[in-house]
Amino acid sequence: MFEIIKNKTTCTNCGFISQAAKYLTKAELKELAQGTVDVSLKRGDKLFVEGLPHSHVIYLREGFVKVHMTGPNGRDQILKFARPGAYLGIQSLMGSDINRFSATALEKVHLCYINGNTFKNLIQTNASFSAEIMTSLCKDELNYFERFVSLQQKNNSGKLADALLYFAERVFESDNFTLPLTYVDLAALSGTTRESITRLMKDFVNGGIITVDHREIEILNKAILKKISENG
Amino acid sequence: MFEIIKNKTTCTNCGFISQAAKYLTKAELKELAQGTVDVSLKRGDKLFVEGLPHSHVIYLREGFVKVHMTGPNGRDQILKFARPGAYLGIQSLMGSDINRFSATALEKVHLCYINGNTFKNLIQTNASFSAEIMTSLCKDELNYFERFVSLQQKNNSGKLADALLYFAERVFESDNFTLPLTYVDLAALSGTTRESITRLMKDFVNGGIITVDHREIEILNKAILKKISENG
DNA sequence: ATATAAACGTGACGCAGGTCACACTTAATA
DNA sequence: TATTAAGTGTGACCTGCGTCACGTTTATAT
Repeated sequence: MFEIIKNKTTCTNCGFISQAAKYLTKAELKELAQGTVDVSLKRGDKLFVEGLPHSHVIYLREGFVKVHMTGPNGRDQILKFARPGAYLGIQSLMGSDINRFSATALEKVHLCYINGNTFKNLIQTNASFSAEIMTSLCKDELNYFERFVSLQQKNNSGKLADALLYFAERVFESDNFTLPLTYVDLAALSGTTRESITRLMKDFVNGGIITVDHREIEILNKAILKKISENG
Repeated sequence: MFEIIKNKTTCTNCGFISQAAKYLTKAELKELAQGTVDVSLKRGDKLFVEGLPHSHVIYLREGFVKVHMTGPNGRDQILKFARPGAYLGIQSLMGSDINRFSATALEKVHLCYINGNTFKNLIQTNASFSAEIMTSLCKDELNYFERFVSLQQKNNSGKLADALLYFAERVFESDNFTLPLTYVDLAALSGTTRESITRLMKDFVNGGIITVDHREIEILNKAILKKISENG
């Protein structure tokens, strides 16, 4: 069932305030709090859906989220993942009248739904806040460029190696982690198919590069994985 | 030879001022003019190069520019095109210490090189200017997402059809135009190879969909081209 | 506890498209 | 107008990987 938990918020005393919001005045923080609702969702719940009109920007306080959209052939493609401290949906808010992509929780998440108009107001009045948001948008986009080109040019082994290295180095900072994704997700991330992921994972296991137990992954030979990522 | 033509600029009386710059005060426009150099380049010249430290944001006044980067396998990939009114290099300026992509003129271009610090200053002081820039960044990124997913999922015919339709509908607004790209460029845009482009173009010609004379393209059957784009 | 739906494993098949090699044509430069 | 470089056309080859089909296992819900 659908279970939305609303928490009380006051932004002014937020324990996990964003870099950008640090530039807001007390008055602006109050304004922010007025337009903000604090919510918790569980794995599989959608934060917002592609194609629908948008109303909020989401500040991710806790949890792991996939940002994705449906391609022309109907297959889903993961654009990126979001982690605590990220804002979600800014591009749609500023650049479109509807959501141009979806966001889905991959585990229990704790979110602040910020009213779109409130957010836009702050952008248009506080230049420091705005600049900080812009900086994070730009960094984000630079990552996209890399990913875009990599997915264009690498073969499936390289793409999968990239995905595994991403989780090990960027997300969990450990060679031993629990994949928060299904193989279908992994395929949607890497621009390939579930079947290819299955086969390649088996290859990696047989090659002594990783071990897999359900979703538990351990990277045994990171050097080889990096080599596969590079020339794949 | 290298022939850079510096023109005199004063921003305050610019005949092609950007939407964002309209929000600048007279004083800010003067500051902008101080940090800006007006330059003309010819086809093939690079506006800035991936990997080098950046110093400027470029405002494109006239001409057509490709924005591109080198992939992991050394092949070039076109990220997007820029047309008059666009700012180039903002992502690198705000999100990195070096240029993370290159920009190259595809025809004679007229540019304003804006000092990076000047630009950053304006971003950090004038919220309306900042918001307007952010809006264009967001729109840009949304287009990017579409392209990203399309290139992932379409076959080569679909990708080529997309490219041709892009020029006909977005750039030249005519079914009859001169491609500003080589076939190598078309391949770098579509994420395929020169040879495949050659073969597919021939297919399109044989199918009565287009005619080609050197770089002169005429679209004879746009309906079919759109169908190819959709289910390709 | 049982039903239903996701998620995963695996083999067989086929072809889209990448690679290589070389000839030819057009454009650029001195 | 000669020389070089860049761009294009085309055939032969071959393999990576998508598709289909079906069986099995693991979650999820009632």
